[in-house]
Amino acid sequence: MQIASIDNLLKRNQLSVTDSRKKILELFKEHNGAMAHSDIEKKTDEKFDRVTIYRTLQTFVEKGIIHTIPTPDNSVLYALCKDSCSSTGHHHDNHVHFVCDNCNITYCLDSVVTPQVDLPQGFEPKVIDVVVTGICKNCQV
Amino acid sequence: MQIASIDNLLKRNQLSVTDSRKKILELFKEHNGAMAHSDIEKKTDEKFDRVTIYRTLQTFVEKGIIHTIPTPDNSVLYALCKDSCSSTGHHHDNHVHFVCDNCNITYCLDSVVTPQVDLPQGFEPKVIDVVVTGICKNCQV
DNA sequence: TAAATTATGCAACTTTGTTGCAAATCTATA
DNA sequence: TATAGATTTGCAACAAAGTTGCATAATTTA
Repeated sequence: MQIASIDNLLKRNQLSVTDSRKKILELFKEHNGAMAHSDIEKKTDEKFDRVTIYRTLQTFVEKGIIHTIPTPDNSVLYALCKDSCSSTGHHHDNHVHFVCDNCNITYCLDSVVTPQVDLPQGFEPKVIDVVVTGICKNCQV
Repeated sequence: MQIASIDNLLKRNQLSVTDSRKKILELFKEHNGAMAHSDIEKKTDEKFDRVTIYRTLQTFVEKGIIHTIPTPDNSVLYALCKDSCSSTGHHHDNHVHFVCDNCNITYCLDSVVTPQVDLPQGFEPKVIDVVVTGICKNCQV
């Protein structure tokens, strides 16, 4: 993604264009997969305050630029949303996530649609999160 | 569940029968849904050390007595395993979890079988976690 | 370019989770 | 049922993760 395009993404979402936001968005664009808060801290060489990174991630989630991923080990992961994500809260409801046991990369499988789930009488579903754990295409023998 | 039955559950798993373990198991039996570490701390009136509760939960997970649930907000929840759970690591792989937006109770829907997911070429699934968020049967209007 | 708005960094704090170790409790057995 | 040996607990100390208030710095608007 071009620099201009990152600036536009921020402006489109009524966000000031700042160093930390640009850098963190760049990281998401470069990195093929989801990242934890600590990953971002390391990859930015502690150039930004921990608090700034927390607030930036929060802001991005609120705006629907990134989404959180529930993981089997309950760590918090973030990944870029595709254009289809709306900015109204839950953004991780329409695609499946895949966590590789081997390389530990978390993929957003945008092409895989969340399956239907038959719930017992009286349960009204709103959001369905699916996380698949296994071996990814790059780690097959 | 009777007291004797709780004692047996512990003995069956080669665990010493202690106050904290009995009390925590009782809580799980009484409570209709999943609990977080902090819930347990509160419900035991801080009678047991935080560390003891952490270690008890860990032990129970290892023995397959309880299992962890990945939640959309990435907090750690624990729930009792049904008899079908083996004690070999992943215990939350065969049923769907439901989190109620209203009362916040997390249900293990043992009757609902995890749906099949069609993955892209090269992705080998092992465990499929499904968490559904919505309104539960007790909170319908 | 100056005023107004917004974001950042710092300090201090809370919550959550971990580790080592001595004291207490539990289990098995004599 | 008393006791030796094993297991578990509680404490202290720490580490990691996340939050809040506020002054300063950067960005936007006009």
